[in-house]
Amino acid sequence: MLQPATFNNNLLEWYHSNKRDLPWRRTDDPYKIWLSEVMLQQTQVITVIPYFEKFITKYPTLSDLAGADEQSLLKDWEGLGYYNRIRNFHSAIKEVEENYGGRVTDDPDEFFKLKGVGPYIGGAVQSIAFNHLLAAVDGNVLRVMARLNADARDTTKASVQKSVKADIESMIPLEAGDFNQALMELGATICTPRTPKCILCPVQQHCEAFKYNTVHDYPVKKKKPKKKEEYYNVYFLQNDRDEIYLYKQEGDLLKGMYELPKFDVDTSMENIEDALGVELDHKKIYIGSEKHIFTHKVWYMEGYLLHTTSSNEHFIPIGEVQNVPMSMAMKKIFRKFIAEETGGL
DNA sequence: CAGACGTGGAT
DNA sequence: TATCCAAGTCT
Repeated sequence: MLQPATFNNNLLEWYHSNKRDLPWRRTDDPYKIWLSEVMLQQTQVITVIPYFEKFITKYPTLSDLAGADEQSLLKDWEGLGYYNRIRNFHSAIKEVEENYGGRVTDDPDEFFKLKGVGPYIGGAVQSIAFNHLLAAVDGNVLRVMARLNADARDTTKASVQKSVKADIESMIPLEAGDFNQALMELGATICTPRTPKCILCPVQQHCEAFKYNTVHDYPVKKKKPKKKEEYYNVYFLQNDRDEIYLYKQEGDLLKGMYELPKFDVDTSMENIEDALGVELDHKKIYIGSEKHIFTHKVWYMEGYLLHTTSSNEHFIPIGEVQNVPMSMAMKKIFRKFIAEETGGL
């Protein structure tokens, strides 16, 4: 087992002498710290920085974000992915504004009840902003701890993550926020997945895996299932007023984002007309194809241009498309349409 | 618990 | 090309 006192001192000393100047480390505002943690879920620091800067400029206080409308927030979040994060955060922030007087609670039990607050966010925010002695267990920490303890349990299991969280909380020092960040930073910069820099590791002497030269055996993770492939025809329905058909996605995937109408490749024109409530010239012009890879599925899209004389509430002027939130998947295929419009004359 | 949920980068 | 990974949470 680890010798907590020495380990903690070595880790914290390393952290303070190598501390990176990240934007969210310049504030003690719990709202901003919380926002940064939401953005950092499954997302690298380098990706988050510009989004974080944009958000704290546009929504400098909790009340500003509470008062924003969801569509604007989604537009600002566009490209960051996992869009439910901002919808859940907005919901939680509105709850704080209405039921907690706009102050982020420093009561962990209350905080954990808020939407989008799980074991990681709860521990991170409550330790960094309020110095509660709670762990913040992310992918970095799971990897670091698995190697330190030569722990061969499957780290993808929630039960194992819970156990690791408890282990850390049994040895966490009073500087809990710094300690959590130090553990994550160690994983992100030294104890990396592929070629860890053990030679530079401040806690090498405490590492069981290093001792037995088995660092590469950890962490143990269950393999991910293969992505499912989906094939769609994506349609640009353009009418005589230079409007195109666009609708707000209501399913779980990309909820709230706008989408061009897409159908399984074998869907008939008649069925498409019925589904969209439009009449179409049945002559379609091929625009191009795109592939988009999600975490769990792959879209293969074929884009077609179709003319229509119809118009309904789903048609918006082409020039206004840039104002609505759209997924990267749709933007990719949309660019081909724009290229056809401007370059094909 | 297993699967859903974005996007971009590294190997 | 295929796979993994990144400051995870929800259902």
